[in-house]
Amino acid sequence: MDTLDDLIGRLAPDTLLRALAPDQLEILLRKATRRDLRAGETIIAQGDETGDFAVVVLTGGLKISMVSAGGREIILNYCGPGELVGEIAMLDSGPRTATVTAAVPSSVLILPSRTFLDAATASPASVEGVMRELARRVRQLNLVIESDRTFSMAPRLARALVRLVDPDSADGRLRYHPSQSDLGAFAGLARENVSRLLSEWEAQGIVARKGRALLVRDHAYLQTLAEFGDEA
Amino acid sequence: MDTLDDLIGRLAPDTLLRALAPDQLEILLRKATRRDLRAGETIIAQGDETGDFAVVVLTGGLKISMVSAGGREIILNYCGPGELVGEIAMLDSGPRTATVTAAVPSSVLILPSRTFLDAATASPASVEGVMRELARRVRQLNLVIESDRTFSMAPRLARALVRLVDPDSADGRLRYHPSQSDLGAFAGLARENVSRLLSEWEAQGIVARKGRALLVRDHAYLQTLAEFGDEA
DNA sequence: GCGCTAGCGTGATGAACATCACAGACCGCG
DNA sequence: CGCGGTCTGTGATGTTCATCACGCTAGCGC
Repeated sequence: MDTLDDLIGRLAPDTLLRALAPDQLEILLRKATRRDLRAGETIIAQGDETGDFAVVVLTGGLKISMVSAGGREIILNYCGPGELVGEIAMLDSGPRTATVTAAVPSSVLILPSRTFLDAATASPASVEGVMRELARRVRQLNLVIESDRTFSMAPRLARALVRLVDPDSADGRLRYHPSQSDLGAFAGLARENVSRLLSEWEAQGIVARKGRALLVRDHAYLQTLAEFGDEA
Repeated sequence: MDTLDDLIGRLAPDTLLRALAPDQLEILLRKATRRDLRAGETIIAQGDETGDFAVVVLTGGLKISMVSAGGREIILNYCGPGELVGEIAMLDSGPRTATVTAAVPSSVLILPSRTFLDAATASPASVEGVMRELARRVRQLNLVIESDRTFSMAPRLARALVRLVDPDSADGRLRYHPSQSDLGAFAGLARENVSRLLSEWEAQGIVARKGRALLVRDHAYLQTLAEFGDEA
């Protein structure tokens, strides 16, 4: 079980779990049950009524997506080791609004909602931590809405790429290898335009290609594009 | 102080305050200080670093807006009596990301963050209530993002109107009387197109005009448009 | 009354982007 | 090796919407 201690050591920075006191976190994680997923396997399906658990990624990566009214797939996020997924339905016990599938072979922990709530309410520090973290999420989403409204294609794709770079990799490798269609569904634009933009950026040395894989060369450029749009 | 009891009686349904136990709520509200605002007066400014209080609307209405990277105004929400505003920065003690001004002459209560947190952490029921309410907010925002991405003008304007109708009014009056420019900033489209759409809808009997004021005649139509888009 | 301003209606133009169509390129698998 | 699938590049076309440009109206102060 030393993967568990590993996990606690490098929990993702922006996750709800970080808000819990360390001792409670450890108890919580030891109570959870482990599960392995094949690539493409679904663990949460949009529309499920019984959303009484959340999922912690141990290894691999999950894709969170939903199908829009028009029938198009929208990818909301990719989650890697140390991140918590499905906590919204767990907290408000509503139906699942998105589907979660394994992007690559993965192993996860299943956290029943009661277990999580017990840990979260155990001390005032944990309570305030969880509330703070939830508030941060709301803040983040507000920014996304604002940028979605006003940004054009390029900044949106830039934001998608920035969210996908592997922070541990020096040469700007991505954490996953999405197809251009996936990138489009993630950034909210058509597959053809992903292709056109990437070619352009490759010519300018902003991204590079190594076989299938995409490398982000000029992270700073993409970052400012993602943050301020192309009018800045 | 009977306005206070009034307020407690008809708190807005989707507000964080609802999550608190009634006795704590009353204590909390009695500790808050009251303030009156003239129309157009600003109570919270985007960029303020000391976001250590939230605001409860007693009478009137507040407009929550921000300025986008391109310099355009974006109206995020209108809040009426019984609603809580500014709770995000209060909870995560980050900077203010939006500006709050009085849309009409209003009176509000100022809730210091410490006061709110004490009430929220007082009992496990309150804690779970607040978490549930925050989670609901996140869920709501995810839906907004999804629809913003895929919806065209008409559904977006429909959603704006649905959010503005006065639930207490039988004839579909709005809670405020926004100009077409404001409606555009709220729904994310150009003023001219607001004009065109409203004319079209008026011809179809979906909305009506009484002087300046707008009346929503076919609420159900707008509702389904807002929810499923124009492909349904 | 007269001007003055904020808000409205509506056509013409253009930019941004989705969609369509098709031609390679790559890759596993028999 | 060849063959079918999925992924990719790139032009042509069309839609959707913002933008520009203007004239109109309705208050409102004087």
